Amino acid sequence: MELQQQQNQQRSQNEDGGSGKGGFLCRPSSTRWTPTNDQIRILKDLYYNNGVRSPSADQIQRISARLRQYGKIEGKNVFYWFQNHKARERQKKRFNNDVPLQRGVGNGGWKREESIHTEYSTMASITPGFPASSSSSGTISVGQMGNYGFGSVNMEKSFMDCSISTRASGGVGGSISQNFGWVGVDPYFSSYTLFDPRRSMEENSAGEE
Amino acid sequence: MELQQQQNQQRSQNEDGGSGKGGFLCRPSSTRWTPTNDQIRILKDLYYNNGVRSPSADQIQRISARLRQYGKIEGKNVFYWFQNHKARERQKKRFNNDVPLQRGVGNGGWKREESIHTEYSTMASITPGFPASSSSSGTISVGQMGNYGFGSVNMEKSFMDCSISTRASGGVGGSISQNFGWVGVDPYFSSYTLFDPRRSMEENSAGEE
DNA sequence: ACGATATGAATGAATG
DNA sequence: CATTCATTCATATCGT
Repeated sequence: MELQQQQNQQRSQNEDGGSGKGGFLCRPSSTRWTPTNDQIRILKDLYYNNGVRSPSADQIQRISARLRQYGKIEGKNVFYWFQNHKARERQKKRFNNDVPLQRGVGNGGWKREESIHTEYSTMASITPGFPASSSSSGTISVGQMGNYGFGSVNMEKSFMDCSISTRASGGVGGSISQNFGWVGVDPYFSSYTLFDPRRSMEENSAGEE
Repeated sequence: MELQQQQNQQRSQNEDGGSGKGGFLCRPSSTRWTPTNDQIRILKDLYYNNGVRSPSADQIQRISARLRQYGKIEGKNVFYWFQNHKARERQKKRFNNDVPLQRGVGNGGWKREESIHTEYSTMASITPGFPASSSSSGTISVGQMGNYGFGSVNMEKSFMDCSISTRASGGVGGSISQNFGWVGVDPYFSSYTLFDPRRSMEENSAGEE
């Protein structure tokens, strides 16, 4: 049936080339990144063999740097690749398990591919040395978390009507001292905490019909 | 940049609601806010031209009120928009940043030519009529809270936004962004080219060769 | 050529 | 503020 990742054909990095369609500027060429086989192989290796699902910024940099050997690639490509791969995997899996169960459909028409745990074993050696599952990135500890003294925060919000908008962000660059001065006097500082959609959300839960 | 061709992705921002076809499950239609071009344009104006990065609750109210003229919108939408916009800008920069930069790399293969597609709208300044620098109505100065009893700060979310970072909208400070990767312009708006407050927007159109 | 599927890219929403 | 999830758009590719 449908081969999910059957694009085993050489696509030759599509370095612009003709791309007759959509010629706006000089050469918009291929608008989107087309991973080469090597790149895909390595990405999958990282994904399945190394358990990399959501690489961090620094990992993305390294990965893309390494993949650049096999073709043009940018950090965002790696980022999106992992995002998409994970998302689709889960999405598919969910469908597979959540189908309305309509008898007669038989298999429902869902192909059963996935699980590519087959090859990509030989290339495992190309992994230089960023395990992704080991220590690697350390916690940076952003810094000042000692709220000037009053640390323990434990009190349910009750009044958030204090609209003393000290606002400041106005003006170009005038925001440096935005919430700087009153942090000491205002217990509920933090600009948007006042807002915080997480609480004010009016979820429109229209019933199913 | 990667985008510049999908400016027409304006799928109706209506929320429908009817959902004529039933049978399956609740179909909340378009659950998420779909900004209109005007809304995005204004948001970007605030972001780039006015340096608004993290509007306070008060500002969010005004902004959303103003944007409501152009379509349905809620405060949280504005809130999220700014959060996302800022976050992605930084994130993308992080991905593409050649951190290591060891000599000898010889640039590896990163082409960095001109080809800035310098295309600016002729919309110099749209100057919304409310914010930013004018003091319009009497804004209460920060001030008397009388509450110095800091012992129970209600920061249930633990945001600790007291970042004394010297940067912010006006001064940046710290990292001199050297590359912009794919943080380029947007289909909706692109007038911050007027002046470069914090960066020299160069827009490296990822040119493949 | 066209429809279906696969997948890169983008972004709103949400969580930590 | 960083990270992640979910949706959706756009396009490349394959099947018929």
